[in-house]
Amino acid sequence: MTEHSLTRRSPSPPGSRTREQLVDAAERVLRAKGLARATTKEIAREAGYAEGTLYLHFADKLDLVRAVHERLLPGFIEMVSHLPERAGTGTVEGNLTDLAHGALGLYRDMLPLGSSLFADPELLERFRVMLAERRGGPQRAWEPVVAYLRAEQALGRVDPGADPAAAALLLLGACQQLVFVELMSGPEALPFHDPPGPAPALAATLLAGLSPTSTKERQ
Amino acid sequence: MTEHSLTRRSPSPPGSRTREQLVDAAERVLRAKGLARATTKEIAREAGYAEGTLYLHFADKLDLVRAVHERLLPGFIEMVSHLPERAGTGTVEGNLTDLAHGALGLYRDMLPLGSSLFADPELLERFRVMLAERRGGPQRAWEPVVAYLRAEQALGRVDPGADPAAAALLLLGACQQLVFVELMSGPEALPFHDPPGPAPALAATLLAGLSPTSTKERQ
Amino acid sequence: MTEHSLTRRSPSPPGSRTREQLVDAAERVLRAKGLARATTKEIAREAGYAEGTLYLHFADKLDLVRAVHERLLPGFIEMVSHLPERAGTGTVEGNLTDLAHGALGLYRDMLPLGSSLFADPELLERFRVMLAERRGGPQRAWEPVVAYLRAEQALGRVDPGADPAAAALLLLGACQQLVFVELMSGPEALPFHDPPGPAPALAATLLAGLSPTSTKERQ
Amino acid sequence: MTEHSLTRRSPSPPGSRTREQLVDAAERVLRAKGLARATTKEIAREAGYAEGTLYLHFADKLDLVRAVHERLLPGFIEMVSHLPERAGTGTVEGNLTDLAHGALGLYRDMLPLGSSLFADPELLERFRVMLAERRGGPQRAWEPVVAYLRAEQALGRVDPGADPAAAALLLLGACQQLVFVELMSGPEALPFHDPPGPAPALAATLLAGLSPTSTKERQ
DNA sequence: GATGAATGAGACTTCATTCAT
DNA sequence: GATGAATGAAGTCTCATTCAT
Repeated sequence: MTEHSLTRRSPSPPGSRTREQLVDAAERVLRAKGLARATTKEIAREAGYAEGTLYLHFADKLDLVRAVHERLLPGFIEMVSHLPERAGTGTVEGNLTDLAHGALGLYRDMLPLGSSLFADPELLERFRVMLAERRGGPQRAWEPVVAYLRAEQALGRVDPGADPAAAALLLLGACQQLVFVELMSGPEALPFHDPPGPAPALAATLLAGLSPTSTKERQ
Repeated sequence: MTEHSLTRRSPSPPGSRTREQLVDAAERVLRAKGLARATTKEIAREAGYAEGTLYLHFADKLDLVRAVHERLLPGFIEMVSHLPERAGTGTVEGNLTDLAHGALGLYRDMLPLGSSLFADPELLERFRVMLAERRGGPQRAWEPVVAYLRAEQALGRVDPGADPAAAALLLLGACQQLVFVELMSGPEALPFHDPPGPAPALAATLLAGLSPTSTKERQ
Repeated sequence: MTEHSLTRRSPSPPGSRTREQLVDAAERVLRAKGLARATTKEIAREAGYAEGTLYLHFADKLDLVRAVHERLLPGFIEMVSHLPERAGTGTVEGNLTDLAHGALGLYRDMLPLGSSLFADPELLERFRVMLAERRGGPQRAWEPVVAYLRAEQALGRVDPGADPAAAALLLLGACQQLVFVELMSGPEALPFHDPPGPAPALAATLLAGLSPTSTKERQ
Repeated sequence: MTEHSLTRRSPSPPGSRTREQLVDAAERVLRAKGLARATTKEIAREAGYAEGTLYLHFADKLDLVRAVHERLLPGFIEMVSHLPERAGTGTVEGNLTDLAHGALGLYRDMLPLGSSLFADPELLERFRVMLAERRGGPQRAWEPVVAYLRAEQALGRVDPGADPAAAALLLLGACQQLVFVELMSGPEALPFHDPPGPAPALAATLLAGLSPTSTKERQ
């Protein structure tokens, strides 16, 4: 006759085997059908479990969807986590090109899922709560980039007067928007779909800036 | 050129008064409740019509939602349409700051609606078809920016070796991502929320670039 | 975008034709299957409507069940409403016998439905709210009986020292309990199932009392 | 007499410790949540056992519920069992007042549970079968009352012409109905909620009867 | 054009019951 | 005896869509 806690919790600890299979299946179905057309019945079938099993491990459907999004966060941060160590190695342009390349791949993978959050305010709210509890959000991806740029500034390979946060935002934002438009309009509608792709151009442009200078070298 | 395409068409010409009221109402409900929770019943009530009226003007619910998204496109392009005329006036930095400022406002307004497209593949597909017919998509926003930068190159206020497309993508992408993260994590989680906002820093950083140069002037 | 009232209301006014058919059907199904086994699907089928129609006229299943119970109240009160007019006519014993007879019939009809209320606290609570709004409950059935006895007291046909409320409760309560046990154990387990039924014995016993008296006449 | 009936039997003998704990828990949950909202999961949790354990001791959920109702019967009969011994002691009115008092308490305790039987015809049927096997039903409560009244008749303290069965039904029925209405409408809606409560008025009225008599003494 | 009651497929969720451990 | 994850049938309710008025 005792009452439960007020905050709804997933009834299953994160490590459960079945739970992971359900999240896997949910992610596959969400990618294939979209949030609006992903049903609990299909997710359960995809996972090889009965529909009721879903509710042994998640409070409701949104809780499962949230768990899918929760799993995406580490990948986001991991991509850039090793960037600071590369300060001083290779060339700055090469490093930023690699970064842009990685970001493009990541956004292609995550943007369709991530954007669906905006279709349901309650889902978005639950996601926000989870972010707040984990102190980790998309903005966390910027930090290693900023750290890298600061290190290069200390090494003299990046202008000490530059704003690393703005630079990180410019480069990663360009990648995200490119993918966003690519997903909306089809890849053929975009510039930079020639072999090297957009990454080198973005890195080069960010490095050189737009101001006219007699002394700066262009390739 | 009489079009008789196979794709289902709205049963009502775009100019109808009732139709516009329905699209208005749909936009309000979509913003308030999100795609997943916007019902035809509520849209009709918000518009002051009966539920059945909706189907006199639109083939189905997705057709109405698509009409909402269709109406967003002009605003997207309008913001940047006058930018090329400003070439040679004011300062390049001021013009790009203004652009970033406008882009931030626009993305704040449109990203929640636009992102919902990814929640439903069929809606996204219909949107793509509409884009293809109108030859206008989000990427069209870049063109005036590119035109402006080319004009400034011709005037000598932007480096002739710079890549205008990459520059446009960097600036607009930064704005979009900033808003994206703002919506996801709350504005307090972001850098640049001090009075001038992010626009000046983005413009300045894009102009100056990151390469260390003895001759370049910093503010 | 306006919010609704906090108290859930039936979405349909009480006079609707469809609504009445649904309440009729619900009562039939509740009587046949019991509250625990009455499904919305069967009620809708019994009424000749689709399942969804039910929710055009009632907030939810309990709202419909409550409407069934609501309709039972008038019958309860009507049975005894003409009793006071009979004061001074016939014999007191005859009038009380008729009352007991009517009460037995009414309880046989209503007790199975009425008792189900106790199976679901939320249904009971909604029923209580409805009673409070209508200022009429089962106890209202006593009032005409009390009024009748008072009138007979004024006429000298009932002892002026008797307690009319207690007498009403004794007679009606005996009828209710008789039906209650009859429903639980089967009618054969009861006394008084010989031709005249229990009504005469109850009326006579109530009138005569239990105290031994030399002067009182017994039949 | 080894019974091997066709009716499904509980797989556990009545004396088991675990079994008693489960019935205890079931009774608590049934009282708190009502038959419609009492789940096997909650009953098991309340008892401190796993859900599956329940099926080691009971054929199914209804069997457990029936066991709860079965346990209520002794209390019913016990209350009145010592009444016949009181014949000739105290006053008849005092004895009947005590009886009414006890009945009120008992009905308050049992009516919510007992009434739920009507919500499920199958449960009611199983209960009836159990009653038939035990030859004990609610009507068994009348027998000691009748025996008591007969004894008082033999002692000359109750009119030899009175109908003991009808009298028992009147008194116990009044108590049951009072509680029934009390549970439905709230206690404040009732008469007799002044300090002595309804018991004395019921006993006095039953004793004195309603007929006007010059010789009978009233208090 | 407008209405809104009716539809009915299908969504999410619950829960009594089973069974391998 | 006890467990509790898994089951899956069945429940309630929603909502895009239709159509007679």
